[in-house]
Amino acid sequence: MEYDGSRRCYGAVHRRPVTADRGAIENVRYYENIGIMPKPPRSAAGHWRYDLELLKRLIFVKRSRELGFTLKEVRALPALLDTGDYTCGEVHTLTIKHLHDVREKITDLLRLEATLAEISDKCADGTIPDCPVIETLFR
Amino acid sequence: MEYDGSRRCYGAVHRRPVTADRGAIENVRYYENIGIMPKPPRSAAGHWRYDLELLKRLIFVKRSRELGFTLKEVRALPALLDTGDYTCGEVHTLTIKHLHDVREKITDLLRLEATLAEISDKCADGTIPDCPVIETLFR
DNA sequence: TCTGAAGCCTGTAGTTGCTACGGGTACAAG
DNA sequence: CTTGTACCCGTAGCAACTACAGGCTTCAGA
Repeated sequence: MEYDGSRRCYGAVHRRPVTADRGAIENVRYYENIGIMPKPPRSAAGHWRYDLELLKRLIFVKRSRELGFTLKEVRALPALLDTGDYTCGEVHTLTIKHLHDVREKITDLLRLEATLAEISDKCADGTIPDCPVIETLFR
Repeated sequence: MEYDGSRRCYGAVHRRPVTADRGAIENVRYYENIGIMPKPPRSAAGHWRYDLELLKRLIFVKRSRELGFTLKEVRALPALLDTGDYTCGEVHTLTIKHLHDVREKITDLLRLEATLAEISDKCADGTIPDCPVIETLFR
């Protein structure tokens, strides 16, 4: 596979050998820049040093995003906690509201699914001259 | 209510009396700018003159967007038609792929819904000191 | 110990699909 | 003819990332 003594084969093809999870790193840096994550202490050379505390916080952010909370909400959640004497009422309200949104989105998508399934069934074999999909889109 | 002879009262408050569907207009202009819609002929003063042809095309775009096709796909659909001897096979393929995406999204959201419902149930009355929602987000 | 590839840092620009704003012109009803 | 509304244009902003350029650091293998 080698065609260049001075470089590895794949080195010549992908000039920037992409780091395994470069995207993930850039994502975390983004969180730091917008203040979602605090900037961690740094090594002498400027490399971030994450400790357990920060890691937990990152998991919190990631998990919240997975559950569909916006970054704005993610920002608000710890703030609610920091008030001290909270009873999780606000958190609950937020969650309920969010659940409601999710359910609405599901309803929309189910309707969408039905429509798509219907129109794609109409030309299942792809041999009909007038395309039912396109027909539908004009209505 | 008048405090300025030269202006109507509400004119001073809402300086720009918002046009009913300005957003819609701006949306169409956006489509024109990015080439999704062709720029229609104009009146002497520069106002757009939409004819039936353009209107049909706009409906097509809007409907496609409603069905969740990306603008890139919307751009591709008429191109497939313009090849002339199509059998709607490509359109069908695109639709199927899209249907698949929609179904995946529904699955995700249903899972999400279950999780949200579960954690919000845990603190339904909002009086528990340790917030189950927050607990969950840390895991 | 040296070397070089892999990995990380910073800052900026691009992505998608709009939406909002400012500043200006056109037009139609009264 | 005035005045309120509609529409024009260009640009900037939104969410939430993602990609890239250019340069420095690290560390495993020779």
